[in-house]
Amino acid sequence: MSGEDNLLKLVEVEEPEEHDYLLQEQVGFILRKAHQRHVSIFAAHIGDLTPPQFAALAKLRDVGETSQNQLGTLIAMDAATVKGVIDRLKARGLVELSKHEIDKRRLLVNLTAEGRDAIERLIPLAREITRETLAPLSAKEIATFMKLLAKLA
Amino acid sequence: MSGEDNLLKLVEVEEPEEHDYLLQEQVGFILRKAHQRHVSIFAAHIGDLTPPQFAALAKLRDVGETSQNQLGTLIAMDAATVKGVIDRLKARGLVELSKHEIDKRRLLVNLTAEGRDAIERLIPLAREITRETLAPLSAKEIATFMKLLAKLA
DNA sequence: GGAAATTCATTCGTATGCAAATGATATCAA
DNA sequence: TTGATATCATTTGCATACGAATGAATTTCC
Repeated sequence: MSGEDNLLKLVEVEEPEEHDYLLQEQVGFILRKAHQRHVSIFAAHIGDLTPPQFAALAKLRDVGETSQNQLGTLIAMDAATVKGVIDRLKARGLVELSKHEIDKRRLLVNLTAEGRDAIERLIPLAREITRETLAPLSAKEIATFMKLLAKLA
Repeated sequence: MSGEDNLLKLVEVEEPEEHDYLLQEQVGFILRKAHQRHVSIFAAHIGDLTPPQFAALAKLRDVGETSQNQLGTLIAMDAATVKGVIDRLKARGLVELSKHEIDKRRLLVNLTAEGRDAIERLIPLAREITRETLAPLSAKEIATFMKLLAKLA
């Protein structure tokens, strides 16, 4: 029997190993791919603005003038990231910056007229981006998915 | 009546506008936040490796030696991105590179002994990362969510 | 009132992520 | 066989993303 055992062992060593951890089944990996797909769909519809830049404009439309930091909180960006986004929007004339009269630490951000025009014009495209991103799901699946996704975010 | 109409109009102008497009309800925005949360959980458990770096090691464990490009396809990274990831793993001695004997375009990537030790050591932590990322959901919700997320990715 | 803690913004360094251009090699097809 | 195509890898440029450090201004609290 020991001869057979050795033979089996030799064969097994050459076999591919069993892996019970599969990268492609992990939430993090699939979440990253789903996000990538969304960004790609976004870029196909809105080529001259990134999703973070769009988020900044859309949120400014909602809340009006706010501090750069507060805006970052609202759109889930840390201070370093939001600064870059706002800098680029400012360079394109879509937002304007001013100093807070009372609290001298704060940098106020607001839409320019051009920025307001831009975001109003882009919102219909953004609706289509959302629709296309969710296109693989039925209406009922969308409702379920959004509820669960919100719990994870 | 025209007097009343004017009064109403004046009041309405001062009211905050109704916005039927809400950024915080859009898939793309929540997807980005969910991904951010996952990366944060990942970093709390595995501080010295990023999710993409981990993905490269985990996939190399699965498939063994492959070309850099093929690896990129397997872990959803474009050629430019995967190069940077592999360069950093190589600099840390976790992967080794060699030239394909027949096809001289290809750069083969493989785990080093150290890289194999590292990924085996990290996989239990990765299981915990997955568990913690999905912690807000029940077992049944996890099954539903993963099925729907996979459809979107 | 004043020291300590907090908040806001900036800067630096590192790491994805992707489009576009380039060069080397391989494959396909006339 | 050779000319057109396609593939693999690299490089450059731009845009997030975030930790950590810094400085200025404000708030807290004793």
